[in-house]
Amino acid sequence: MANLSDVAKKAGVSVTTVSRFLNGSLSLPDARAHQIRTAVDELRYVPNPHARRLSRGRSDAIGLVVPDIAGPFFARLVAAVEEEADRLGLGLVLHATLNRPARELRYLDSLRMRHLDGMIFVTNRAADSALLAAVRSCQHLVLLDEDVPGAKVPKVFCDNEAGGRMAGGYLAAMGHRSVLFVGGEADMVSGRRRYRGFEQEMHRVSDGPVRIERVLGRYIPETGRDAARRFLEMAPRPTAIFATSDEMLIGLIEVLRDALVTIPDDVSLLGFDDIGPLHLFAPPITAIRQPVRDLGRRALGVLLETLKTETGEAAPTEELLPVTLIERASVAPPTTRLKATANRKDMT
Amino acid sequence: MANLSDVAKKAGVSVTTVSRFLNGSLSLPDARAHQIRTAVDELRYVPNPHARRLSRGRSDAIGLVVPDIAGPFFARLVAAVEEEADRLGLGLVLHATLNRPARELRYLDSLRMRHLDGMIFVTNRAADSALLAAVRSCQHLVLLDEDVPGAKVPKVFCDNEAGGRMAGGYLAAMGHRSVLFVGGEADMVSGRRRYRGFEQEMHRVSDGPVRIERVLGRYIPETGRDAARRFLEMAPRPTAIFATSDEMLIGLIEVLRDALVTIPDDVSLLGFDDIGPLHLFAPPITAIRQPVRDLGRRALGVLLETLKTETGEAAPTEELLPVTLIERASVAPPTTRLKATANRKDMT
DNA sequence: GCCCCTTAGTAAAGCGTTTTACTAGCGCAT
DNA sequence: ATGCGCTAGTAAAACGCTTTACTAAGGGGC
Repeated sequence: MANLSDVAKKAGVSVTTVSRFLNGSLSLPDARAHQIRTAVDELRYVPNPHARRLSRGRSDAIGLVVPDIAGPFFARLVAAVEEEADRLGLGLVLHATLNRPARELRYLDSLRMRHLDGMIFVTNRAADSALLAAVRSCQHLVLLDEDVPGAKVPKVFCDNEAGGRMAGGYLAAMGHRSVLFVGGEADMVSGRRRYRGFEQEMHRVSDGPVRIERVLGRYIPETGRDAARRFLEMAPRPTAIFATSDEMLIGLIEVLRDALVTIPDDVSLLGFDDIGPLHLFAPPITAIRQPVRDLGRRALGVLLETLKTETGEAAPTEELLPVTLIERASVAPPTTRLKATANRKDMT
Repeated sequence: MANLSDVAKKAGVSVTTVSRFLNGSLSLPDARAHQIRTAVDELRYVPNPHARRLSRGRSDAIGLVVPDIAGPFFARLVAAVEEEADRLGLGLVLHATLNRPARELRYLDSLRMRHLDGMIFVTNRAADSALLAAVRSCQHLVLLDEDVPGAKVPKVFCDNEAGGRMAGGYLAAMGHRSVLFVGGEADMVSGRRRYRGFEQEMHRVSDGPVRIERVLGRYIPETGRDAARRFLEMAPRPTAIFATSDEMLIGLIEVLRDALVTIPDDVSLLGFDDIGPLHLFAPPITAIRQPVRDLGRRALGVLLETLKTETGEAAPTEELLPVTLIERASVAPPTTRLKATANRKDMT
C-alpha cells in the first residue's frame, strides 16, 4: 500500500507538496499537478485514514446511540441518520444500548475520548442523575427523540404534545369519554408530553366528564400486553385505547386478540409512531405518525451546526417536528354493547 | 486531555514503560505499577484511539454493509451483528447501499483502504462482474445472506434450499397443485435455491402434475404488488402463493386485500423471513423463519477466524444455517369455489 | 542595482501511540 | 573473575499524515 512519500518520490516533489496539493491548500502549475495526479493513480494511493485522523485530530465520523436497532422505529431512525451522514461524507459508528444504563454511559464516554467528532444520542428510559451528569459533560452531543431533562444540549424531538392533542381530540370527537392511555413512564418527557396533550384535548373537546385510565411502562410490546391484561379486568372497560408506540400496540393487539376482543367493535385503538405495517393489521390501525426521516436528518443538521461553532457548547435549542394523524379503521364511535364476543372470523 | 508522556512524567518512568505496562507486555513490581496506575487515574488518561490505530495498523472496528436498514429483516440483522461486535469490543461502522451498485463498490473500497479490519457484506441484487471483481480483491470479507457467485470468500447464509423444500412440501401436503412462486431474480443465488428446493419438493410430495407460476424481482414490496396483480389476471388462479420475503409478502397482501381476495379462503399464503409481526396480520401468516440472530453472530465469528489466520485469504467456506416453518393460519387446503368475494369483514 | 512581491515549492515539527532492540545492574554458578 | 541469565526498565524508530514557517528564484517598478 503506497503512502504519501511514495507518491512524492514518484512525482519528484516533497511530501508537503503532495499533501497540500491533494488537500487543496496549494495550487500548482498544470505540469506539476499532472505529475502528482499520475503518481497517485499509478500507485493507487489513498490516504491512510488513521494517520490523517491522528494528524488532524478529528475522525470525520459521528456516533449514533440507540436503545435498540431491531425495532421498527429505531431501525428507521438509524436508516435516516445513516443516509444523511453518508451524504455528508461522515462515517457512522452505531451503538445499541439494549436498555442497559451502563452502556449508555460507556458509549457517551467513547465520545469524550475524542474518538468521534460528535454524537447523536437516543435514550428510551427515564434519565437518572448518572446519565444526566454524563450528558452534561459531553460536547458535540445532540439528543434525539427522547429528552434528558436538565441537559444543556441541542435537542430534536417530534411534537409529542401536539401528537397527544391530536389523539385526544380525535377520540373525543368520535364520542369516547372513557379511555385507556398506554404510555411512557411518567418521568419520561415524551410520555408526559403525550399525556398532557392528550388529556388537555380530551377535556376540551369532550366538554364534560372524562375518564382516563393509565398504564405506563417502557415502549416495548410487554407494556402493551400488560396494558391489555389490565384493560380486560376493568369494569366498565374503556371504549378506546391510545397506545403511544408501535411496539406497545403490537403487544396490546396480541392479548386483545387472544381474549377475543374485536377492534373497533369492542374497543377502539389508536397508535403512535406508525412505522410498522400498521395498514396490514386487522383492522388497519389509525395512528399518529412520527416524521422519522426528518428526525434523523435534523438531528444531524443540528449536530453539524454544533461542530461548526468552535466554542465547545452550542445553544441548547429544542426543535419540535410536526406529527400527523393517519386515519384508518381502528377507531369507531363507542358502542354500548356488552357482550364481547362477536364475529370471530379470521382470528385464530 | 492527558497523553502518554504526561503519565510517564507523573509516574517518573518512560513512555515505553507506561505503554507496555498498560498493554500488558511488561510486568512491574508493585510499587511502580501502583505509581503508574495512580498517574493514569489522576490525569484521567485514556489512550488516543487514532494514535493507537495508526501505530498498530488496525482499527478494532469492522464494517457492515447492508442494502437498507429500515426493512425489518436487515434491521434485525444489523442488530445481531452490532450486539456481537460490541461483545467482542469491536466498533461497527454501518453503511447502507440503498440498492445503488456504485455504493456497494465504494464501501468495499473503504475496506481496501485499510480503514477497517474486516467487513460483513450483504447484497440483495444479482452480482455483476464489477461487484465480483471488487469482492475478489478484498481480504477479510465475509458474505452474508446473499451470495456473490464466484467470490472466494467465507459465506454465511440460511439454508435457502431447505426453506424452499419445506415450503413446497407443506403446500403440496395441503393439497395445492397450482401455485405461484414470488421470488428473487433468477440470477440471485438465494432465489434460485429457494426455488429449486420448492419445486423439487412440490413434485416429490405431489406425485403428479404440478403447475408453478413464477414472478421474480427484488425482495421489496413492489415485487409483491406486481405479483399480486399478475396473480389476479391468471386463469385459473393458483390456489397458493409462496412469497419468499416479508417485504414481498407485504406488497402482496396490500393488493390482494384491495382486490377483495381473502386468505386463506381464496388463496393460501406462505411467507419467508418471518421477521415483521406476521402473527398480527389478518390472518396470521404462516412462514419460513430465518435465524437472523444466528446469521449475524456467525458472520462475525467467521470474520474473526479470517482475521486470525494472518495469511491474507481464508478458506472460502460456506455455512448454511437452518430455517424453520412457523405454522399459522394463512395456508389451508385449496377450495374449488370460484366466486372470490366472501365475508368482507374487517378489511376496509 | 535594489527592493519587494509573487510563484513554487520545502524542511521539519508535530499528532500519540506501539514496538523492537537494547542496557545497566545484580546475583549466582563455575 | 567471568560469563550467564534475570529483572527492570529505556531510547528511538516507526506509523503516515498535516501544517507552520520558511526559502529560492524570477519579475517588475523605481
